Amino acid sequence: MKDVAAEAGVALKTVSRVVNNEPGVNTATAERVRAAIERLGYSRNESARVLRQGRTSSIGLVIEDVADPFYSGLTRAVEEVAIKHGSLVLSGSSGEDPAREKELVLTFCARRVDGLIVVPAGNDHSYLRAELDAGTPAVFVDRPAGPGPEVDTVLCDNAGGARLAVRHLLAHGHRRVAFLGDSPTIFTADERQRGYREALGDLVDERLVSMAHPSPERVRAVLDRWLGMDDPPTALFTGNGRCTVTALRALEGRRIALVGFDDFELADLLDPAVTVVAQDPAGLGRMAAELLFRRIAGNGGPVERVIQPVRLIARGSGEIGPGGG
Amino acid sequence: MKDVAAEAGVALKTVSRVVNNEPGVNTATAERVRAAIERLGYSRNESARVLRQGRTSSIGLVIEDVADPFYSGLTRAVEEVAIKHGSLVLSGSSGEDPAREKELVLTFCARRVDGLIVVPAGNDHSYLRAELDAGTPAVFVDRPAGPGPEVDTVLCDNAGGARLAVRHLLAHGHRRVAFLGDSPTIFTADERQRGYREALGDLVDERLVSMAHPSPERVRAVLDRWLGMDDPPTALFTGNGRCTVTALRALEGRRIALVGFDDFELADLLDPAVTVVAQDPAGLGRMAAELLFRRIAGNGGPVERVIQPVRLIARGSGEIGPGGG
DNA sequence: GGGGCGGCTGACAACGTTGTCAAGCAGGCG
DNA sequence: CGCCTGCTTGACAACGTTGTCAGCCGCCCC
Repeated sequence: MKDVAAEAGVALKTVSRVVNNEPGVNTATAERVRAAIERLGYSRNESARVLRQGRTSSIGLVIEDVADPFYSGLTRAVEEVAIKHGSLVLSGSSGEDPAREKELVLTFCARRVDGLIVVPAGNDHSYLRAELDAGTPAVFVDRPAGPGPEVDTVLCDNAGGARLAVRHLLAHGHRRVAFLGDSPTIFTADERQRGYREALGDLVDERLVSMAHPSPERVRAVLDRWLGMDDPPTALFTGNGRCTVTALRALEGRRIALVGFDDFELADLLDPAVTVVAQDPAGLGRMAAELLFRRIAGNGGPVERVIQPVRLIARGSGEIGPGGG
Repeated sequence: MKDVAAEAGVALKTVSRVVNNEPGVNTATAERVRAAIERLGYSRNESARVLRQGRTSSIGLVIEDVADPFYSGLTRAVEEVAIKHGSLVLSGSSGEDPAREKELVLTFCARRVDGLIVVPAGNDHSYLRAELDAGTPAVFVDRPAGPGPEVDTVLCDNAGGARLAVRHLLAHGHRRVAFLGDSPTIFTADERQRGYREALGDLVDERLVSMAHPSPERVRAVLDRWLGMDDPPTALFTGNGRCTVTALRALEGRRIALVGFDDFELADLLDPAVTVVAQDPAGLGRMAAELLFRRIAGNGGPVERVIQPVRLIARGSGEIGPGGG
């Protein structure tokens, strides 16, 4: 900028004014400055600007894994909203590791992001206290924060969706519905289990509830056990996209009613097409980002907790009867 | 940092030394400083550090769309490598819009990223010249840069993969193989078309080549036209994941041999399971990131162009004969 | 005792920008 | 003519950090 000023024969400050489109610069002068900028290929150093102004125009996004379509859809939506607000997105995948989550958040904070959107991996967010007090707003999405800090949260109706799924199966005549969920330490998995139990009531059979990380081996073993029982389940409710897909592979065509939580691409092309409870990852991301930018803009209202609705999409697999027909 | 210095009763510079683990600080002093840091909840302002040192420890990643599994896989791999090098990733989706690509790149440059990884949307990258000259290295991935700047590039073997696919179909007795590709302005689409033509030679029938953005309507129309011909194609080669999936939907179960470029989740569960030419998005991302960090570290060797191999995965749809059997 | 050396500490400038304040200048008006 | 006003411009400090250099102190060796 110094060089530009020299080139154009004006003061530093005048260049600054031109670069920032501040009013009160003579048109001819501004033109001369712009020409100099062009000639020298100058571009403003954002770090210095940030240092001076304290605003980075960037937000941090911590998710579980960008490569998971659920989170990549969410990420894209956050990006869109950020662009609209002139912000950039710094993102990182925690891989379900609380230590890595914390590390990412603190790294983002050291870079003075204007705000944070976090899909928490861990359950202890006391480390956020200092940052929140320092005025960096945060929004939690998909899962709530651990006890302690009060922050805005955007969730989907996990328990309600699970009830929807199970009631759908009950309505089709099933009485023995198994639940294959992810590890119960994950909030969403636990909530869906809760909804499952609520809807099923007395019909719950503990032998038909399995919750752990859905590795292909484990899922295969569980399904084999269930289907080999004297009174096998006639329907299956899978607790997330990964569980659903892994179960479909492990079933190897064995015909059983199935409803999965989370929609996924090609669910409609499988045979039978897969009935799902669909949530809207982009909607979650959009909502979280909009909440965050409202906070950044200075909205000091009470902490918000948004629950997004889910909907059941009947495609075939959930409409199979207990007899397999 | 000033406050910490006051709290600990030392000079600013000493705090800086402690924060950076520089040698030559008395253990007792360092401990006092660390205690003060803890008490005040201090965290270093990275912007100031960047301003002083010129290194941001962050790289910029411009892709087409994070929500596309191909690019999200690539993104995740870039992230992993960046972490290993202590860097953060700033990312943005261009949405196949050259103007947006340029905007993202220039925004990243203004933030003084240490380097860039770009999946180009446009064909004119003259705007990069200034940044490259200024010493910001760039690596292009998936598609090469437009004429002008010489930059490292990581591609997959598009034409070779297409030849592989077509030869596979020829080997199964097909003589009329149609090509459904994305817009020929997209480098990868054009290369795959080239491979298709090379492998098919005299058997190419221009009526069986269709290239444009694969909207469901268009794909449906094209397929209806082809399958209604007097001498319809007996096999279909689709030019990318989006084309394959859209074609599968539009086929609505009509049985025809099919090989698709790009692997996709659940390809193995469809009926018939889909034969594909698979590339490795994570491998592309990893390679590009490693190349970039070598440049950032000062590698001044000649411009590199890496071509990654692809492989054919036979699953069923590509092994259907001309008669449909 | 004096000189030199090594370990530790601090003062100060600099990075590139922007906010504050004041100055220069022309024109209108009393 | 002198004053006021509004437009344009510039000088300077400040943001928080780090590199440079100098200073202080205690110790060893001649």
